[in-house]
Amino acid sequence: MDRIDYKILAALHDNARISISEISRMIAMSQPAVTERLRKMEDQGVITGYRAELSPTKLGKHTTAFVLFKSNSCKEFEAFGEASPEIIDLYRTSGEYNYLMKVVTESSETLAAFLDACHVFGFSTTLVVLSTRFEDKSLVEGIED
Amino acid sequence: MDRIDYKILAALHDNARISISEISRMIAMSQPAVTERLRKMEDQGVITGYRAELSPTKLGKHTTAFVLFKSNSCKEFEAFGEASPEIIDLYRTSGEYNYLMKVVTESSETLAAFLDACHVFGFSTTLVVLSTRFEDKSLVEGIED
DNA sequence: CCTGAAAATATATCGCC
DNA sequence: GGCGATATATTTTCAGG
Repeated sequence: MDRIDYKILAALHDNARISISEISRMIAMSQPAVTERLRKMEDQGVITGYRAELSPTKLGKHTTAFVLFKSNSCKEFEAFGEASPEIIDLYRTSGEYNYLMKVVTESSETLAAFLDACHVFGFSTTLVVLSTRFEDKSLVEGIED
Repeated sequence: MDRIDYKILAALHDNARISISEISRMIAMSQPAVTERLRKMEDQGVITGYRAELSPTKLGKHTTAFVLFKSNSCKEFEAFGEASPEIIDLYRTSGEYNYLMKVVTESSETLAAFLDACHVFGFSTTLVVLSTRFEDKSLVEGIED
């Protein structure tokens, strides 16, 4: 993992569908060399996947919320969580609550219905997202030459 | 936006570097037709980008936390937020706190230093992530044939 | 580890239905 | 909207430093 690897990661974080040839031009290295470095980073698990980012709004999902949750039937709650399409992210956390989840629903009504379903497993505090300032800032610094 | 479009989105959410030819084989449609549908969804903003997902741990970032923040100097705080590489996501929220951010740092020590820097702008409650059950579940259902 | 060249794939751009 | 055919790019593979 040297500076060249970080540049490759930065390019792919910015646009995961960029061609390897284009990266190779950007960093002035042959295309097979970039391919090989990339393959190694994938094998090592530095890169965990490539995802298209979709607009919730354009897909009819107009409400995003973070739900803090306290459950004492963790196993059941986690099974419920995996089966719930509304839950996009699920984390175990320290503090008064033991879970935090990001929830995306069509409307505040469907959010309320989802929360009702959750309350079989424990209790919650909900923070509704009013606006997203930014998301998915890169973990790798834009290293300049 | 019909079922075919959803299948294309599902494929790209699962693997953003899949070739269009491979998608066209999966859904039994010609490659130019898939290319055209994809171009339209990009133009309409249904797809907002393509991102490589990186492993924080493999990049030396061992601490993830969600920080609830209350600030009454919002403008200054947001400028600080954009300039802080530790803040991966930043949201405005309803409730007692007006911001929620996802923060990724090398260690709990660097998290503490970051929180100290934040406290110029307001006060915070921090939930440290103990483990990630899942992240980035697809917004589009895996529609079966 | 890297480069360079050649073979195999993939994508962009047609004209046509 | 979608298809097939073709031209251009890209990726894979591999011999050689």
